[in-house]
Amino acid sequence: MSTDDVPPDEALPEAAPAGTPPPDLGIVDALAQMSFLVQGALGKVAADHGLSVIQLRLLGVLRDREPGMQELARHLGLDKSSMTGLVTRAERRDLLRRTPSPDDGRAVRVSLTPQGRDLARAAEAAAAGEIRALTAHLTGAQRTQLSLLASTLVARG
Amino acid sequence: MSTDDVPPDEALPEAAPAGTPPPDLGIVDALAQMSFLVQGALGKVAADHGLSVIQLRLLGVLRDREPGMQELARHLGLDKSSMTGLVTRAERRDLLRRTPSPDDGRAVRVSLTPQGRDLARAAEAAAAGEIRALTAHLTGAQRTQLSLLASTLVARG
DNA sequence: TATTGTTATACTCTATAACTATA
DNA sequence: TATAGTTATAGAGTATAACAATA
Repeated sequence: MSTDDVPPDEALPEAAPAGTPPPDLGIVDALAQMSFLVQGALGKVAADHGLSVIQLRLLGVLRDREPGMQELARHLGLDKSSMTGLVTRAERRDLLRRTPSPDDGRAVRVSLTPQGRDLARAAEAAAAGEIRALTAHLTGAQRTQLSLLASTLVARG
Repeated sequence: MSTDDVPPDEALPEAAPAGTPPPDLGIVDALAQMSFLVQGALGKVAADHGLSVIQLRLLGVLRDREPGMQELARHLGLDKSSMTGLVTRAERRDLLRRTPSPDDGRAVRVSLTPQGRDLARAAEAAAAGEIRALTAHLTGAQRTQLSLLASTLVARG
């Protein structure tokens, strides 16, 4: 497979006559390249909003939860010690806050500030726009199919 | 859309009775979550081989090219100054080498060492296996469809 | 002057190990 | 003892700005 390519400025293939199918990359390269494309879009959106992809995901997790550090780390696939810095940097920017847990003297609860919520909302809307733009050249039927297949794959279907 | 989730240890949905379709996440979340899934698989494979995802991509690019630093940076979407460190660290591990360009006294050509080539081959084979495993629960027809749709999307089709 | 590449610098992100405080 | 979280430390990855050497 190719872990390369999907460069930001790939030489575009010649505009194909309508109806000419693209080469099938095979499931491996197709998914790998698509993932780089999507991640690139997310990275661009995050940067436009002064965030990294991981910070964007962090805000996303917090939109409907007030988890502790450990739970947050589990959600993002990080070590708890990595969470400390991530949360501290976001807290320094008033995007979220730590509150002592009422139940457990050791624990904290992490929650969005209004600013963090606004930023999360804006960035996620922009991200949705970018991702939709990636599918702009698909027909409606293709988009529907892709959505369903990707959903199935994500659901471990 | 949700930039969260696809956690490494997501609570699995109940095993659906065969034939029950998964919920359609919509094109945005489906593609976002799929991209995290694929990137997670690539990250795991890279780590298993002592590499990061970007190093894996770097070796991938070099499998059929001997580019200069600038061209490499363009392919990976990085600044040329970022390439210096990336290439230096890989060179220190004997995965690649810099050779002075015969044509241009300012330029270098970056090429894989035999070890780098072996590692690239092994890691990419493993990555292909992991990605295929992600699609293990799709039917053959679904996999074929997904491959074609993703190829179309990647081709800006 | 423009281009190729490196260096200096600063920051984010990440993990491991050791620590504190609470349960 | 076990758990929640932080700190100390080290390293990778990234960008910007300034630089050297060559074209």
